[in-house]
Amino acid sequence: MSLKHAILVLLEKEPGSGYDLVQRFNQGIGNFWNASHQQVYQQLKKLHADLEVEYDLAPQSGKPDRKVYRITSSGLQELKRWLAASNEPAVVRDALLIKVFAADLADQSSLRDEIDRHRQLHADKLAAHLAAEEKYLQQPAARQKAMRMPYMTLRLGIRYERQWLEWLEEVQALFP
Amino acid sequence: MSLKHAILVLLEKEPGSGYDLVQRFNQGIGNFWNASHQQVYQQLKKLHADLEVEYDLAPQSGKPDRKVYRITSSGLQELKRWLAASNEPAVVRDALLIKVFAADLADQSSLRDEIDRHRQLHADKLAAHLAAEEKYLQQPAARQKAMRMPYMTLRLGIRYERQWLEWLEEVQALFP
DNA sequence: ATAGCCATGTAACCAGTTACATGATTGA
DNA sequence: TCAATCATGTAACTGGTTACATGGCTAT
Repeated sequence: MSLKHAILVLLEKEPGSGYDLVQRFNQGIGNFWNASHQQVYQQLKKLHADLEVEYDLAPQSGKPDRKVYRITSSGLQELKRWLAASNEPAVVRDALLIKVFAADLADQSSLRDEIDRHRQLHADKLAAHLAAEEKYLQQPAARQKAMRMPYMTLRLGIRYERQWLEWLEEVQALFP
Repeated sequence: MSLKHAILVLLEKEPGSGYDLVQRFNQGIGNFWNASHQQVYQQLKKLHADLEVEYDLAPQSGKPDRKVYRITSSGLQELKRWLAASNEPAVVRDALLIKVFAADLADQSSLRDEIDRHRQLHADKLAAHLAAEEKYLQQPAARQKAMRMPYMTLRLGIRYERQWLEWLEEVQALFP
């Protein structure tokens, strides 16, 4: 039930089309919440029906018209209500953990490969996060201060990837 | 699509009823995959229809009969196939991150409380994991060796909770 | 008394994924 | 010529949550 609120947050920061939102989900905010274009368009439709967003049509030639959405006052009210409510932490559900748990049943070399593939994926993501951090840290102090809380979500992403990476290395070292 | 495989793994280790499986999901394996009783019963029904599990009725007095499920050879085959396939890492989707990202819009004191509440939840879970680790480490070497890979999933749980805890403390320290 | 455990399930709903669909423009 | 980017959407399905339903036994 939070994709809705993630979209409202993004639109509050800056109006945009469904397409724009998908781009933004694939950047900064995407490391802790992401969504496919199908899901975004469906949510926007619902949000519009609930009067929590509205849009202007921006006609284009040769392409479908852009619908540039912005948050309404009732959308902002709903967002603030949600921000003040409480949510339970997400539960971890990663298929690789089932495989490691049942390592004795698995074909050893495919599991080894799968672990290594994940190690690589997490290493790549960590590198990308560190590059983004570098970029943030090179901005002037005032700008840094303004973006401090969004930066903190990147910090979590860095910790998260690092922890997976270290763990996967630990597993590789012990793997039979 | 992995609850099915988590159940097959558990049944391969030891046959049991839906109720038993729910208990097991709330223990060891539950820190990286969990499921409500409703979901477990529904999955068992499907697995039974697909001939991947079978059961014996254990009649009881005053209670509904227990259906004691075990994995079939075709279930084991399917499990092995899945273990050899590859899966993408899970994406992080935690509502608290949206709230921190949009901290400027939120009511400051409720957000502060929510962050503190999460800190407490993660601290509790970490403590529980560390106690489970202690218990594991007190077992004889042979038993430890046999349970090494399941133990590794606990190690991830420990890392995971510790990382959240440290991050939440970092956020608290910086919070306006 | 009343809460908690044992033991099963169904139904409705919401969230997220996969597949399908269209079509112009731009750069390699 | 082929892939990528821009730009929108619908439909079907799967996975997960919430609500509803039953009922005996045991310990405080």
